[in-house]
Amino acid sequence: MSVRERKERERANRHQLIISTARELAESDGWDAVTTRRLAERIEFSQPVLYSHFRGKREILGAVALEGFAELTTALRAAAPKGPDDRATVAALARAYTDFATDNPALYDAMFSLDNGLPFADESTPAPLHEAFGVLREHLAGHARPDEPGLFVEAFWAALHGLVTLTRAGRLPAERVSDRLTLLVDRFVSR
Amino acid sequence: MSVRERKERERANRHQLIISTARELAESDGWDAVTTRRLAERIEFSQPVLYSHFRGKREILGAVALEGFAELTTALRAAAPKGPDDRATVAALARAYTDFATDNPALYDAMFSLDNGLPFADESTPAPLHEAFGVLREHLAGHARPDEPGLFVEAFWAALHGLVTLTRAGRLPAERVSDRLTLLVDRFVSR
DNA sequence: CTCGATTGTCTAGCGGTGCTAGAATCGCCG
DNA sequence: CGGCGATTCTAGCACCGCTAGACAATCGAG
Repeated sequence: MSVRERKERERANRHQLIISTARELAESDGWDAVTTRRLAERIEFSQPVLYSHFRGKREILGAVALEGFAELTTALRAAAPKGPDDRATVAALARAYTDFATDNPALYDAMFSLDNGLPFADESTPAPLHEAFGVLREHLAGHARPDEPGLFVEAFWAALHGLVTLTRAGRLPAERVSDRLTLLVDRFVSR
Repeated sequence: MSVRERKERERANRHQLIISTARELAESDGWDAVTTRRLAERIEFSQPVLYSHFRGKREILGAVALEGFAELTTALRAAAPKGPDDRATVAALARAYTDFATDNPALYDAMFSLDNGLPFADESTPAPLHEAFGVLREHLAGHARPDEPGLFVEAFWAALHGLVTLTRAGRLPAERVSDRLTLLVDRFVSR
Protein backbone atom coordinates (compact mmCIF):
# COMPACT_ATOMS: atom_id res chain seq x y z
CA MET A 1 0.00 0.00 0.00
CA SER A 2 3.00 2.29 -0.05
CA VAL A 3 2.19 3.34 -3.56
CA ARG A 4 -1.03 4.89 -2.45
CA GLU A 5 0.75 6.61 0.39
CA ARG A 6 3.38 8.00 -1.91
CA LYS A 7 0.69 9.40 -4.16
CA GLU A 8 -1.10 11.01 -1.29
CA ARG A 9 2.15 12.51 -0.11
CA GLU A 10 2.91 13.86 -3.55
CA ARG A 11 -0.53 15.29 -3.77
CA ALA A 12 -0.14 17.01 -0.42
CA ASN A 13 3.19 18.42 -1.52
CA ARG A 14 1.62 19.82 -4.64
CA HIS A 15 -1.19 21.29 -2.59
CA GLN A 16 1.31 23.19 -0.50
CA LEU A 17 3.31 24.10 -3.59
CA ILE A 18 0.28 25.81 -5.08
CA ILE A 19 -0.27 27.83 -1.92
CA SER A 20 3.37 28.82 -1.60
CA THR A 21 3.70 29.72 -5.26
CA ALA A 22 0.55 31.82 -5.18
CA ARG A 23 1.86 33.62 -2.15
CA GLU A 24 5.29 34.27 -3.68
CA LEU A 25 3.78 35.47 -6.90
CA ALA A 26 1.40 37.78 -5.06
CA GLU A 27 4.13 39.14 -2.84
CA SER A 28 6.39 39.93 -5.78
CA ASP A 29 3.92 41.06 -8.45
CA GLY A 30 0.64 41.65 -6.61
CA TRP A 31 -2.51 39.55 -6.49
CA ASP A 32 -3.63 40.78 -9.89
CA ALA A 33 -0.67 38.93 -11.35
CA VAL A 34 -1.75 35.69 -9.72
CA THR A 35 -3.76 34.16 -12.53
CA THR A 36 -4.60 30.52 -12.90
CA ARG A 37 -2.48 30.32 -16.03
CA ARG A 38 0.63 31.86 -14.50
CA LEU A 39 0.18 29.83 -11.35
CA ALA A 40 -0.18 26.63 -13.32
CA GLU A 41 2.89 27.39 -15.38
CA ARG A 42 4.96 28.02 -12.24
CA ILE A 43 4.06 24.69 -10.69
CA GLU A 44 4.55 23.06 -14.10
CA PHE A 45 1.08 21.63 -14.40
CA SER A 46 -1.93 22.62 -16.45
CA GLN A 47 -4.65 24.90 -15.06
CA PRO A 48 -7.24 22.19 -14.43
CA VAL A 49 -4.95 20.65 -11.84
CA LEU A 50 -5.52 23.69 -9.66
CA TYR A 51 -9.21 22.90 -9.64
CA SER A 52 -8.60 19.40 -8.34
CA HIS A 53 -7.10 21.01 -5.22
CA PHE A 54 -9.21 24.15 -4.84
CA ARG A 55 -12.69 25.11 -5.86
CA GLY A 56 -11.36 28.25 -7.50
CA LYS A 57 -9.11 31.23 -7.13
CA ARG A 58 -10.91 32.45 -4.02
CA GLU A 59 -10.20 29.20 -2.22
CA ILE A 60 -6.50 29.51 -3.01
CA LEU A 61 -6.64 33.00 -1.57
CA GLY A 62 -8.27 31.60 1.53
CA ALA A 63 -5.54 28.99 1.96
CA VAL A 64 -2.86 31.66 1.74
CA ALA A 65 -4.79 33.82 4.19
CA LEU A 66 -4.94 30.93 6.65
CA GLU A 67 -1.15 30.69 6.59
CA GLY A 68 -1.11 34.40 7.27
CA PHE A 69 -3.27 34.14 10.38
CA ALA A 70 -0.99 31.51 11.85
CA GLU A 71 2.06 33.68 11.23
CA LEU A 72 0.36 36.77 12.58
CA THR A 73 -0.44 34.90 15.76
CA THR A 74 3.18 33.92 16.34
CA ALA A 75 4.32 37.46 15.50
CA LEU A 76 1.95 38.92 18.05
CA ARG A 77 2.90 36.35 20.67
CA ALA A 78 6.57 37.10 20.13
CA ALA A 79 5.94 40.81 20.60
CA ALA A 80 4.25 40.49 23.98
CA PRO A 81 5.71 37.58 25.89
CA LYS A 82 6.14 38.87 29.44
CA GLY A 83 3.92 39.72 32.37
CA PRO A 84 2.09 42.98 32.91
CA ASP A 85 -0.10 44.32 30.14
CA ASP A 86 1.03 47.89 30.43
CA ARG A 87 1.24 50.62 27.83
CA ALA A 88 4.50 49.26 26.44
CA THR A 89 2.94 45.89 25.78
CA VAL A 90 0.04 47.41 23.90
CA ALA A 91 2.43 49.56 21.88
CA ALA A 92 4.55 46.51 21.07
CA LEU A 93 1.49 44.59 19.92
CA ALA A 94 0.33 47.45 17.76
CA ARG A 95 3.78 47.79 16.31
CA ALA A 96 4.01 44.07 15.62
CA TYR A 97 0.66 44.20 13.84
CA THR A 98 1.58 47.07 11.53
CA ASP A 99 5.04 45.63 10.92
CA PHE A 100 3.46 42.36 9.90
CA ALA A 101 1.26 44.20 7.43
CA THR A 102 4.09 46.20 5.87
CA ASP A 103 6.41 43.20 5.72
CA ASN A 104 3.82 40.99 4.04
CA PRO A 105 1.54 43.31 2.10
CA ALA A 106 0.10 40.71 -0.24
CA LEU A 107 -0.43 38.29 2.61
CA TYR A 108 -2.21 40.99 4.58
CA ASP A 109 -4.44 41.74 1.62
CA ALA A 110 -5.36 38.08 1.33
CA MET A 111 -6.30 38.04 5.00
CA PHE A 112 -8.23 41.28 5.33
CA SER A 113 -8.76 43.20 2.12
CA LEU A 114 -9.60 40.67 -0.54
CA ASP A 115 -12.50 38.26 -0.66
CA ASN A 116 -11.05 34.99 0.62
CA GLY A 117 -14.33 33.30 1.45
CA LEU A 118 -13.35 32.62 5.06
CA PRO A 119 -16.11 33.07 7.63
CA PHE A 120 -15.10 35.63 10.22
CA ALA A 121 -17.43 36.46 13.06
CA ASP A 122 -19.12 33.12 12.90
CA GLU A 123 -19.27 29.80 14.69
CA SER A 124 -17.43 28.18 11.78
CA THR A 125 -14.52 30.61 11.83
CA PRO A 126 -11.27 28.62 11.45
CA ALA A 127 -9.10 28.27 14.54
CA PRO A 128 -6.12 30.38 13.36
CA LEU A 129 -8.40 33.40 13.08
CA HIS A 130 -9.76 32.97 16.57
CA GLU A 131 -6.27 32.50 17.86
CA ALA A 132 -4.85 35.70 16.38
CA PHE A 133 -7.76 37.67 17.73
CA GLY A 134 -7.36 35.91 21.06
CA VAL A 135 -3.79 37.09 21.50
CA LEU A 136 -4.92 40.67 21.09
CA ARG A 137 -7.82 40.21 23.47
CA GLU A 138 -5.59 38.54 26.03
CA HIS A 139 -3.34 41.56 26.40
CA LEU A 140 -5.85 44.30 25.73
CA ALA A 141 -8.72 43.22 27.94
CA GLY A 142 -7.19 44.92 30.92
CA HIS A 143 -7.57 48.30 29.28
CA ALA A 144 -11.20 47.89 28.36
CA ARG A 145 -14.27 48.55 30.39
CA PRO A 146 -14.78 45.26 32.20
CA ASP A 147 -18.17 44.61 30.66
CA GLU A 148 -17.11 44.72 27.03
CA PRO A 149 -13.57 43.56 26.34
CA GLY A 150 -14.59 42.13 22.98
CA LEU A 151 -15.89 45.44 21.75
CA PHE A 152 -12.71 47.16 22.83
CA VAL A 153 -10.45 44.73 21.00
CA GLU A 154 -12.58 44.97 17.88
CA ALA A 155 -12.36 48.74 17.88
CA PHE A 156 -8.62 48.74 18.46
CA TRP A 157 -8.08 46.18 15.74
CA ALA A 158 -10.26 48.18 13.36
CA ALA A 159 -8.21 51.29 14.06
CA LEU A 160 -4.99 49.43 13.33
CA HIS A 161 -6.48 48.02 10.17
CA GLY A 162 -7.57 51.47 9.05
CA LEU A 163 -4.09 52.86 9.58
CA VAL A 164 -2.53 49.99 7.68
CA THR A 165 -4.80 50.10 4.66
CA LEU A 166 -4.92 53.87 4.26
CA THR A 167 -1.17 54.13 4.61
CA ARG A 168 -0.49 51.37 2.12
CA ALA A 169 -2.90 52.85 -0.41
CA GLY A 170 -1.09 56.18 -0.18
CA ARG A 171 -4.13 57.79 1.44
CA LEU A 172 -2.07 58.76 4.47
CA PRO A 173 1.41 60.28 4.18
CA ALA A 174 4.00 57.64 4.89
CA GLU A 175 6.30 59.80 6.97
CA ARG A 176 4.58 59.86 10.32
CA VAL A 177 3.16 56.35 10.52
CA SER A 178 4.98 55.74 13.77
CA ASP A 179 3.60 58.90 15.37
CA ARG A 180 0.06 58.01 14.36
CA LEU A 181 0.52 54.61 15.95
CA THR A 182 1.74 56.19 19.18
CA LEU A 183 -1.22 58.53 19.21
CA LEU A 184 -3.59 55.63 18.71
CA VAL A 185 -2.10 53.62 21.55
CA ASP A 186 -2.20 56.64 23.86
CA ARG A 187 -5.86 57.10 23.15
CA PHE A 188 -6.77 53.48 23.72
CA VAL A 189 -4.66 52.67 26.76
CA SER A 190 -6.57 53.52 29.90
CA ARG A 191 -5.01 56.31 31.87
CA MET B 1 -21.15 79.41 -33.17
CA SER B 2 -24.10 77.96 -31.30
CA VAL B 3 -23.62 74.64 -33.02
CA ARG B 4 -20.26 74.18 -31.41
CA GLU B 5 -21.73 75.16 -28.08
CA ARG B 6 -24.54 72.68 -28.39
CA LYS B 7 -22.08 69.92 -29.19
CA GLU B 8 -19.97 70.77 -26.22
CA ARG B 9 -23.05 70.80 -24.02
CA GLU B 10 -24.14 67.42 -25.32
CA ARG B 11 -20.71 66.06 -24.75
CA ALA B 12 -20.71 67.37 -21.18
CA ASN B 13 -24.10 65.79 -20.61
CA ARG B 14 -22.84 62.48 -21.85
CA HIS B 15 -19.79 62.79 -19.63
CA GLN B 16 -22.01 63.17 -16.60
CA LEU B 17 -24.30 60.41 -17.84
CA ILE B 18 -21.38 58.00 -17.88
CA ILE B 19 -20.46 58.89 -14.31
CA SER B 20 -24.02 58.66 -13.04
CA THR B 21 -24.68 55.39 -14.83
CA ALA B 22 -21.48 53.85 -13.53
CA ARG B 23 -22.42 54.90 -10.04
CA GLU B 24 -25.95 53.54 -10.28
CA LEU B 25 -24.75 50.28 -11.72
CA ALA B 26 -22.12 49.93 -9.00
CA GLU B 27 -24.57 50.76 -6.24
CA SER B 28 -27.10 48.23 -7.45
CA ASP B 29 -24.88 45.36 -8.63
CA GLY B 30 -21.40 46.11 -7.26
CA TRP B 31 -18.32 47.44 -9.02
CA ASP B 32 -17.52 44.05 -10.51
CA ALA B 33 -20.68 44.39 -12.57
CA VAL B 34 -19.55 47.74 -13.96
CA THR B 35 -17.89 46.58 -17.16
CA THR B 36 -17.21 48.75 -20.16
CA ARG B 37 -19.68 46.73 -22.21
CA ARG B 38 -22.55 46.99 -19.75
CA LEU B 39 -21.83 50.64 -19.15
CA ALA B 40 -21.77 51.36 -22.87
CA GLU B 41 -25.02 49.52 -23.39
CA ARG B 42 -26.73 51.49 -20.63
CA ILE B 43 -25.77 54.84 -22.11
CA GLU B 44 -26.66 53.48 -25.54
CA PHE B 45 -23.26 54.02 -27.13
CA SER B 46 -20.46 51.66 -28.04
CA GLN B 47 -17.54 51.01 -25.70
CA PRO B 48 -14.98 53.17 -27.51
CA VAL B 49 -17.05 56.26 -26.69
CA LEU B 50 -16.16 55.75 -23.05
CA TYR B 51 -12.50 56.10 -23.95
CA SER B 52 -13.09 59.46 -25.58
CA HIS B 53 -14.21 60.73 -22.16
CA PHE B 54 -11.99 58.77 -19.80
CA ARG B 55 -8.60 57.18 -20.10
CA GLY B 56 -10.00 53.92 -18.80
CA LYS B 57 -12.10 52.29 -16.14
CA ARG B 58 -9.96 53.64 -13.34
CA GLU B 59 -10.59 57.21 -14.42
CA ILE B 60 -14.33 56.63 -14.39
CA LEU B 61 -13.93 55.30 -10.89
CA GLY B 62 -12.03 58.45 -9.98
CA ALA B 63 -14.79 60.67 -11.33
CA VAL B 64 -17.39 58.83 -9.28
CA ALA B 65 -15.16 59.06 -6.23
CA LEU B 66 -14.87 62.82 -6.69
CA GLU B 67 -18.64 63.12 -6.56
CA GLY B 68 -18.52 61.11 -3.39
CA PHE B 69 -16.07 63.44 -1.68
CA ALA B 70 -18.28 66.42 -2.41
CA GLU B 71 -21.30 64.64 -0.98
CA LEU B 72 -19.38 63.43 2.05
CA THR B 73 -18.35 67.00 2.74
CA THR B 74 -21.93 68.25 2.76
CA ALA B 75 -23.02 65.27 4.87
CA LEU B 76 -20.36 66.05 7.46
CA ARG B 77 -21.17 69.76 7.43
CA ALA B 78 -24.83 69.00 7.94
CA ALA B 79 -24.03 66.79 10.90
CA ALA B 80 -22.03 69.41 12.82
CA PRO B 81 -23.41 72.84 12.09
CA LYS B 82 -23.47 74.57 15.43
CA GLY B 83 -20.99 76.05 17.87
CA PRO B 84 -19.00 74.15 20.46
CA ASP B 85 -17.00 71.11 19.37
CA ASP B 86 -17.98 68.95 22.28
CA ARG B 87 -18.32 65.23 22.55
CA ALA B 88 -21.76 65.27 20.93
CA THR B 89 -20.38 67.00 17.86
CA VAL B 90 -17.61 64.46 17.43
CA ALA B 91 -20.10 61.65 17.87
CA ALA B 92 -22.40 63.22 15.29
CA LEU B 93 -19.53 63.53 12.82
CA ALA B 94 -18.48 59.95 13.35
CA ARG B 95 -22.05 58.83 12.94
CA ALA B 96 -22.46 60.86 9.77
CA TYR B 97 -19.30 59.29 8.35
CA THR B 98 -20.33 55.70 8.98
CA ASP B 99 -23.88 56.41 7.85
CA PHE B 100 -22.53 57.80 4.61
CA ALA B 101 -20.51 54.64 4.10
CA THR B 102 -23.39 52.28 4.77
CA ASP B 103 -25.83 54.32 2.70
CA ASN B 104 -23.49 54.48 -0.30
CA PRO B 105 -21.33 51.37 -0.12
CA ALA B 106 -20.21 51.37 -3.73
CA LEU B 107 -19.49 55.07 -3.64
CA TYR B 108 -17.45 54.60 -0.49
CA ASP B 109 -15.49 51.80 -2.14
CA ALA B 110 -14.72 54.04 -5.10
CA MET B 111 -13.45 56.70 -2.73
CA PHE B 112 -11.38 54.65 -0.32
CA SER B 113 -11.09 50.97 -1.13
CA LEU B 114 -10.60 50.70 -4.86
CA ASP B 115 -7.82 52.12 -6.97
CA ASN B 116 -9.25 55.34 -8.37
CA GLY B 117 -5.97 56.94 -9.35
CA LEU B 118 -6.60 60.10 -7.33
CA PRO B 119 -3.59 61.56 -5.54
CA PHE B 120 -4.25 61.80 -1.81
CA ALA B 121 -1.63 63.21 0.49
CA ASP B 122 -0.09 65.26 -2.25
CA GLU B 123 0.09 68.83 -3.49
CA SER B 124 -2.08 67.87 -6.46
CA THR B 125 -4.86 66.40 -4.36
CA PRO B 126 -8.21 67.61 -5.77
CA ALA B 127 -10.09 70.21 -3.74
CA PRO B 128 -13.08 68.04 -2.71
CA LEU B 129 -10.73 65.68 -0.90
CA HIS B 130 -9.07 68.49 1.02
CA GLU B 131 -12.44 69.91 1.86
CA ALA B 132 -13.89 66.71 3.33
CA PHE B 133 -10.80 66.23 5.43
CA GLY B 134 -10.94 69.90 6.40
CA VAL B 135 -14.42 69.56 7.91
CA LEU B 136 -13.20 66.79 10.14
CA ARG B 137 -10.11 68.72 11.15
CA GLU B 138 -12.17 71.82 11.87
CA HIS B 139 -14.25 70.15 14.53
CA LEU B 140 -11.71 67.68 15.86
CA ALA B 141 -8.68 69.90 16.27
CA GLY B 142 -9.88 71.02 19.69
CA HIS B 143 -9.51 67.48 21.01
CA ALA B 144 -6.00 66.93 19.73
CA ARG B 145 -2.73 67.83 21.32
CA PRO B 146 -2.18 71.41 20.09
CA ASP B 147 1.02 70.59 18.24
CA GLU B 148 -0.38 67.88 15.98
CA PRO B 149 -4.03 68.29 15.01
CA GLY B 150 -3.38 66.76 11.59
CA LEU B 151 -2.07 63.56 13.05
CA PHE B 152 -5.05 63.31 15.35
CA VAL B 153 -7.56 63.72 12.55
CA GLU B 154 -5.73 61.18 10.43
CA ALA B 155 -5.79 58.62 13.21
CA PHE B 156 -9.47 59.21 13.94
CA TRP B 157 -10.34 58.98 10.29
CA ALA B 158 -8.32 55.77 9.93
CA ALA B 159 -10.17 54.26 12.88
CA LEU B 160 -13.53 55.13 11.32
CA HIS B 161 -12.40 53.71 8.01
CA GLY B 162 -11.29 50.50 9.68
CA LEU B 163 -14.63 50.07 11.39
CA VAL B 164 -16.49 50.70 8.15
CA THR B 165 -14.51 48.33 5.97
CA LEU B 166 -14.28 45.48 8.46
CA THR B 167 -17.97 45.71 9.24
CA ARG B 168 -19.00 45.78 5.61
CA ALA B 169 -16.77 42.83 4.76
CA GLY B 170 -18.39 40.81 7.52
CA ARG B 171 -15.17 40.75 9.51
CA LEU B 172 -16.88 42.42 12.45
CA PRO B 173 -20.30 41.30 13.68
CA ALA B 174 -22.91 43.74 12.48
CA GLU B 175 -24.92 43.89 15.67
CA ARG B 176 -22.89 46.24 17.82
CA VAL B 177 -21.61 48.71 15.26
CA SER B 178 -23.15 51.57 17.16
CA ASP B 179 -21.50 50.54 20.42
CA ARG B 180 -18.12 50.27 18.75
CA LEU B 181 -18.57 53.76 17.39
CA THR B 182 -19.42 55.11 20.82
CA LEU B 183 -16.37 53.41 22.29
CA LEU B 184 -14.18 54.93 19.62
CA VAL B 185 -15.48 58.43 20.19
CA ASP B 186 -15.04 58.06 23.94
CA ARG B 187 -11.43 57.06 23.46
CA PHE B 188 -10.64 59.93 21.12
CA VAL B 189 -12.47 62.77 22.78
CA SER B 190 -10.24 64.41 25.33
CA ARG B 191 -11.47 64.00 28.85
C1' DC C 1 -0.19 -11.77 -18.01
C1' DT C 2 -3.96 -9.64 -19.97
C1' DC C 3 -7.71 -6.78 -20.01
C1' DG C 4 -11.42 -3.65 -18.34
C1' DA C 5 -12.23 0.02 -15.02
C1' DT C 6 -10.77 3.81 -12.46
C1' DT C 7 -8.04 7.64 -11.73
C1' DG C 8 -5.54 11.43 -13.10
C1' DT C 9 -3.92 14.92 -16.41
C1' DC C 10 -4.07 17.37 -20.59
C1' DT C 11 -5.77 19.90 -24.74
C1' DA C 12 -9.04 22.79 -26.32
C1' DG C 13 -12.60 25.85 -25.71
C1' DC C 14 -16.51 28.85 -23.55
C1' DG C 15 -18.02 33.35 -22.35
C1' DG C 16 -16.30 37.13 -20.27
C1' DT C 17 -12.83 41.26 -19.41
C1' DG C 18 -10.29 46.06 -20.66
C1' DC C 19 -8.88 48.28 -24.44
C1' DT C 20 -7.86 49.80 -29.52
C1' DA C 21 -7.11 50.04 -34.82
C1' DG C 22 -9.25 51.11 -38.73
C1' DA C 23 -13.59 51.33 -41.32
C1' DA C 24 -17.73 53.80 -41.87
C1' DT C 25 -20.80 57.38 -41.10
C1' DC C 26 -22.42 61.80 -39.85
C1' DG C 27 -22.93 66.79 -40.26
C1' DC C 28 -20.83 71.21 -41.08
C1' DC C 29 -18.75 74.51 -44.32
C1' DG C 30 -17.45 76.43 -48.66
C1' DC D 1 -24.25 69.97 -53.50
C1' DG D 2 -19.70 68.01 -52.72
C1' DG D 3 -15.81 67.35 -49.89
C1' DC D 4 -13.85 66.89 -45.53
C1' DG D 5 -13.04 66.67 -40.56
C1' DA D 6 -14.84 64.92 -36.52
C1' DT D 7 -17.20 61.27 -34.45
C1' DT D 8 -18.87 56.75 -33.80
C1' DC D 9 -18.98 51.96 -34.72
C1' DT D 10 -17.52 47.18 -36.00
C1' DA D 11 -14.34 43.93 -35.23
C1' DG D 12 -10.67 42.21 -32.95
C1' DC D 13 -6.55 41.53 -29.59
C1' DA D 14 -4.71 39.32 -25.51
C1' DC D 15 -6.06 38.01 -21.40
C1' DC D 16 -9.18 36.25 -17.54
C1' DG D 17 -11.65 32.16 -14.55
C1' DC D 18 -13.31 27.97 -15.37
C1' DT D 19 -14.75 23.30 -17.54
C1' DA D 20 -15.94 19.38 -20.94
C1' DG D 21 -14.16 15.69 -23.02
C1' DA D 22 -10.11 13.21 -24.99
C1' DC D 23 -6.30 10.70 -23.56
C1' DA D 24 -2.91 8.14 -20.77
C1' DA D 25 -1.39 5.85 -16.78
C1' DT D 26 -2.36 2.76 -13.09
C1' DC D 27 -4.83 -0.74 -10.56
C1' DG D 28 -7.39 -5.02 -9.62
C1' DA D 29 -9.76 -9.25 -11.29
C1' DG D 30 -9.69 -13.39 -13.89
